Amino acid sequence: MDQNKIPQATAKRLPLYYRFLNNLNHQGKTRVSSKELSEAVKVDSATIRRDFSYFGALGKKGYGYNVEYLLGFFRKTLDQDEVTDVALIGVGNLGTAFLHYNFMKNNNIKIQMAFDADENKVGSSIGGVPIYHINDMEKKLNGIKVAILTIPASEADGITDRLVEHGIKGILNFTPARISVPEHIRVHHIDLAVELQALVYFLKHYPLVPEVIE
Amino acid sequence: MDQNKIPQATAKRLPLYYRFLNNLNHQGKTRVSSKELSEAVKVDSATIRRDFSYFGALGKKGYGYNVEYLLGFFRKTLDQDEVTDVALIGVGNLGTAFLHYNFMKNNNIKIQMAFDADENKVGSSIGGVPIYHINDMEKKLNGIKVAILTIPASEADGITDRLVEHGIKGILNFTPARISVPEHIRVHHIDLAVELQALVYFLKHYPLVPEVIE
DNA sequence: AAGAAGTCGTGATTTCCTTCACAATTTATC
DNA sequence: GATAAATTGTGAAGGAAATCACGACTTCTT
Repeated sequence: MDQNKIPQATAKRLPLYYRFLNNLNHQGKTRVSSKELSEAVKVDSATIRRDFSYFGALGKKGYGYNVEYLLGFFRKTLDQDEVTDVALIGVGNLGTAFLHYNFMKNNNIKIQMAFDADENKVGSSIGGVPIYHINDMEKKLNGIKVAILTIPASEADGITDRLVEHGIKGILNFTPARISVPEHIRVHHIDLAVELQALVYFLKHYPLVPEVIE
Repeated sequence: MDQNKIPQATAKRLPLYYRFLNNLNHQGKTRVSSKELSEAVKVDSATIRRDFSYFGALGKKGYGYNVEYLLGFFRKTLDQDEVTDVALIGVGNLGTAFLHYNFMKNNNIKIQMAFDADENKVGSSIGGVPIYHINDMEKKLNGIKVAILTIPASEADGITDRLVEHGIKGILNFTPARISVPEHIRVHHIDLAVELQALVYFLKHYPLVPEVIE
């Protein structure tokens, strides 16, 4: 797999590029330069060219990039041709926000099911996603490899263990808990309080620094 | 301001350390080593020691760190003695999740007000935070320097311009739009679809890589 | 009181990522 | 068709962050 050579920082920008290329395509634009793209996604144009270059020479000197070609290329690269199924654990406000989000449009990701402990929610569906009882998780999960964790921190460890036991491969963790998993399982943490506090910290201690931090 | 020397990567971990130290303190622990902390927050112990060392010699060789002392130190460093007021724009599911989150406990951040265009929400309050009409934003904002953007992407540019005009300093943007601001304003983007897709990408292309990515 | 174990703080190294800067090439203009 | 303008792809340089590795010191054990 030669894509092992792609820097992680680049990989994290790919979905962003993909979405903006999609927008351009819908607008009927057929060509785009790294400079234009840079203004749209707020990433330095040299970085964009470098990112693209990991996949080969995708552009043409003096011309830029062909939108349709680039899109097609990324669709393959990002495995957009194959739907990825995801489960959501915890149908609170944050979980509900996810259920309303249409990940199919740009991402080819589908939340297939959700779980909650609240009997009032179990049996209903939100955004077309059925909600099952958390006790039935193992019965229903069946082959799903990715989970979004939007549960209270106190539940994180228990649920994580069950997911790991069941053979989950990746977890997007919105819990403040730093969960423990075997090393073959990938966890991305998104900690809303940390993000907010980090922003506040930067404002106070790094005034007037122009860069946008991811 | 000598804290200009603190690496941004370190600054982003400070809130995390702070919260775990708080937990330890509540549990009655008086002492902690970088190794223990490392296991709890999933950050290499050398990195933790390096992070702390930017603030001086906070620990004792052969002993570790005194929890209470460290906490007190970070409280000052993170400006935890002074409440930071924040406004939330957009009371959808994601916004509501924020309103229920108690940022006072660990972060000394307070969402003072929220705005929405939905007349049904205006006038009510969630989690003790009053909801005003988005049209009244300028009238109410009054001195607030930080905003959380949880609105539809289509509204992002317009609202951002108004916030900038009003003198906002920092924006936590949950919108997929990459908003444009003057360079003295700090924007942190958190793009849920990008995060999810990046996780999926890593799972497919970087199998069995143990590190936890932030 | 001596030796063993534990732990920090940090110089040095390594890894990863970004940015510069420019030759090569294509496209646009007149 | 010749000249000017635009733009890529990339070697090289620069920068930021993570990690190694160990001397120095503290605490624990007997």
